[in-house]
Amino acid sequence: MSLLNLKPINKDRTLRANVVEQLREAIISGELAPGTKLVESQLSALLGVSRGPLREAIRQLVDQGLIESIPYTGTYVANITVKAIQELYSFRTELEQFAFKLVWENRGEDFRKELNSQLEKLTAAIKSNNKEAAIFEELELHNVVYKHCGHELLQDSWHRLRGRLHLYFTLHQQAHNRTGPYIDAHDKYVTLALGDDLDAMLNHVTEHMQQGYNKVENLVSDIRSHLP
Amino acid sequence: MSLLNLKPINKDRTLRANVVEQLREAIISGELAPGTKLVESQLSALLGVSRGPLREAIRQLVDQGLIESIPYTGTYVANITVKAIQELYSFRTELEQFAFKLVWENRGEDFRKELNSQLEKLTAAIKSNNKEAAIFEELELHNVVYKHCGHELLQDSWHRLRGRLHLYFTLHQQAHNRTGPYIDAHDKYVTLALGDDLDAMLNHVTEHMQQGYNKVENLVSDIRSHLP
DNA sequence: AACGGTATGATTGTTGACAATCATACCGCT
DNA sequence: AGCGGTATGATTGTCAACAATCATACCGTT
Repeated sequence: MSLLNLKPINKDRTLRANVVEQLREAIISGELAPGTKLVESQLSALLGVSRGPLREAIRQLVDQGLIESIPYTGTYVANITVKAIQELYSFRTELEQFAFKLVWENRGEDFRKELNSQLEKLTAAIKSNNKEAAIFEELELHNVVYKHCGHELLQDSWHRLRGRLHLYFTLHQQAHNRTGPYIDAHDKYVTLALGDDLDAMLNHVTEHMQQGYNKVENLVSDIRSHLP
Repeated sequence: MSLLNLKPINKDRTLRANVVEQLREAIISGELAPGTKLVESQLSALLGVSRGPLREAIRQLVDQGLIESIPYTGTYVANITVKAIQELYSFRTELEQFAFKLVWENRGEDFRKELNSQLEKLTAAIKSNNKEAAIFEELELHNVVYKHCGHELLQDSWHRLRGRLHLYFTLHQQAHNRTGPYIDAHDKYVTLALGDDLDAMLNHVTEHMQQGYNKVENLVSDIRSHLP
């Protein structure tokens, strides 16, 4: 049995899990704009689900920072603020540096393969001008690093950020309708990630994040001007 | 109105919030041992609450890592593993170093006061041999740092770890029935935190965490031998 | 005895109805 | 007009009953 490469089956086929997935998708794709009020009765009808599982799903998304809830008043798609963006990027910098420190001595052939393969997918998506895919593949590229750390807590933490990050990317893309100069940046990222200089990589992470931050920095005002 | 020092009122007086609080308290105090199966009908009867809010509370505690849930099968108080402890401590090291980097240039008089006052409380609790209080005050001491960062994401992340950390401390204390040499360690911690050498502080955090880790390292086997 | 299949009981998942709470609009007063 | 108070409608919070799923024990077969 050398082909014992089976993924753990997802037994979580509860309604709640499906609702989480659907809502998450709707939010990070921009379909549900930030600040939108989520009325339980409407949503439950829309999803063909009772309010019970819906509420449980909402609780989960609140913990992921995608939804804000005020008791007896309402639940809203998380609003975007400058501070939230700053925090996300500074925090993410620390997380990713930690990830590289962890993975550095354990980078094997599979790590290298996955990273390169993911870079190709990202490049292809950008070249074909498929913006949604480009966003997804960029996040997947970074995800490779976290996945190979073998650090569940770190991975969970990253997954928590990922949703909001995805949302910011989407909103930025919708506001400017251009993908930006991603390719070169990620070429260097991967090269360094497969190289021998950890410090150089860590510095590049800081720099890489700073670039990303600069891109979405004006998101708040951009959005206000685009969707008045 | 110079005495405008009012805390934001907690409008979250829903049953769900109360249940979260109660369950969290019961778990981190060791009242509900790790691995305990939580049967919804029993719990809801015990708490005098219906299963609806209880289930929502469980969802929240699952996200905090204090409860594990397997669909259609059962929910259990999170089990303790060596890997989980390692991850918690390594992750916490990064978090706290990040916190000090953030707070360093913004340490004001209030920061210093709170830190000292909290150290006194911790010392008092240890000297009076009040073990539960000592654990709480130690966590509160570290909490001061996170609180003054003004970084919500970091604070949320810390709060997520705090519950599990509290649990580990409690179990360690119950297994060995001694508080350990906390005082000196935290004296130095506070001294450095109020000093001028950030690098020294960061190094001490690593060291401090390592000490903490060493203490709870054998928790898994300890527990197995104490509660067979 | 070991294995495969099946019935049973318990537990979780889900639902629709009911109660508590809040935001809005309206009215009267100053 | 501006302010305070009150009724109303909508929405969230909560509950108790029903359905789906799973773990266990039992039984027959090989």
